[in-house]
Amino acid sequence: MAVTTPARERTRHEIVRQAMDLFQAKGYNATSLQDIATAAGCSKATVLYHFHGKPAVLAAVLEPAAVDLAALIRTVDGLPRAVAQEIAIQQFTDLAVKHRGVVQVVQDILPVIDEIPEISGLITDGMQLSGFLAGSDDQLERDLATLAINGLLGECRHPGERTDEELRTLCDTALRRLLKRA
Amino acid sequence: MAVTTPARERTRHEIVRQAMDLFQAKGYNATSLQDIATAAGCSKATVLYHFHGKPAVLAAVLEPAAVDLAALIRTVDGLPRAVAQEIAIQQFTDLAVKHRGVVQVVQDILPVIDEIPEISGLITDGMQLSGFLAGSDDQLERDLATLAINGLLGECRHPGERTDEELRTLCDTALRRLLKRA
DNA sequence: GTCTATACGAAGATAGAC
DNA sequence: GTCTATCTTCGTATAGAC
Repeated sequence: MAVTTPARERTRHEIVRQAMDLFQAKGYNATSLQDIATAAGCSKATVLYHFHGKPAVLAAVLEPAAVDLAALIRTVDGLPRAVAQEIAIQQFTDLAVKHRGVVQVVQDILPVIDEIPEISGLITDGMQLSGFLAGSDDQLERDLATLAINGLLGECRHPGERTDEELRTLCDTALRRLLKRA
Repeated sequence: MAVTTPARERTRHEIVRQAMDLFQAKGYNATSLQDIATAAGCSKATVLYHFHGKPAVLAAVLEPAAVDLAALIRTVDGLPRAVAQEIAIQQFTDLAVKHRGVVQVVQDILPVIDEIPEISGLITDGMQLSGFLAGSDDQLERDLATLAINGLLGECRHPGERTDEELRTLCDTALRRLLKRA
């Protein structure tokens, strides 16, 4: 039952892969469907056949990260606050490293994020994550958590200039210094 | 000698003012010259008369902040490292609050920042600022300083939802927690 | 399922009248 | 200095052939 048409999935996957590279390199706004089609070795029309518009391509690019983020939220939801904060820090660091290529794409779309309903779930989860990372209802702590996430979105870039382990150290250090005062 | 043609300066100033509002609201990429012209009450051609291209409009919008940043760099350059760090933290906080509306615009153009030569000076100064804020040559500290700047770029938004004093507290707290471990 | 061809609109930018 | 009109290019999307 897991047998899907190989050709279809192959083309679709290649489009997503190339789109991710282009979104990282030039940003979402500056990347055209033609750019994606050329990189994927197919026509613009083929891209539009698989995805109904550029926002749908973006949603597909972000999907793996969105799935992991949603799982993170489900894991920590309901736990005692201090425990939730610690686990959120650890798992978000994992997520940032695992999806480092995807994460920075989000930064480019922040100003127009509300106009892309395809990814509204990701936004909702992101705001919830801020709450768990903050570890309290204090507004300053919540703002610092959001700041940490924003900062990390930018720092996940430059894939060739930083190893995964270095990125992990950076994420972990930043979150703990900003939020746990340890 | 300070008497310039009133009409010319008035139109030019209005274009910059409206462009800043639009860049903040929708982001640089999503704002067209037509949007700016309509908001400023003139035609697209008039905008192009005053500024040779959209990047030039952006440079004009960022200019006051760029001037203050350059002054900051000149102030701390040559000072002992610990002193430079402390002054950089204080003055950058001042700058972020004073230019809060402008600062967040930068975040939208990060993916394409290298393609806008009109603002190369701003970028150079920003990287220098990271060095002064870090307070050491350690790569992790430098990365944390960059992360702090990136995070603050995003947090300066939502003008109506945070007072200047709250933003000041946020900036100061974030920088000190991330960088000074106090 | 994928392609070519094409329509449509919007963007940045220019020319020339006033 | 500012306008209208126009040019060119580009991005999105559709229609219809294969």
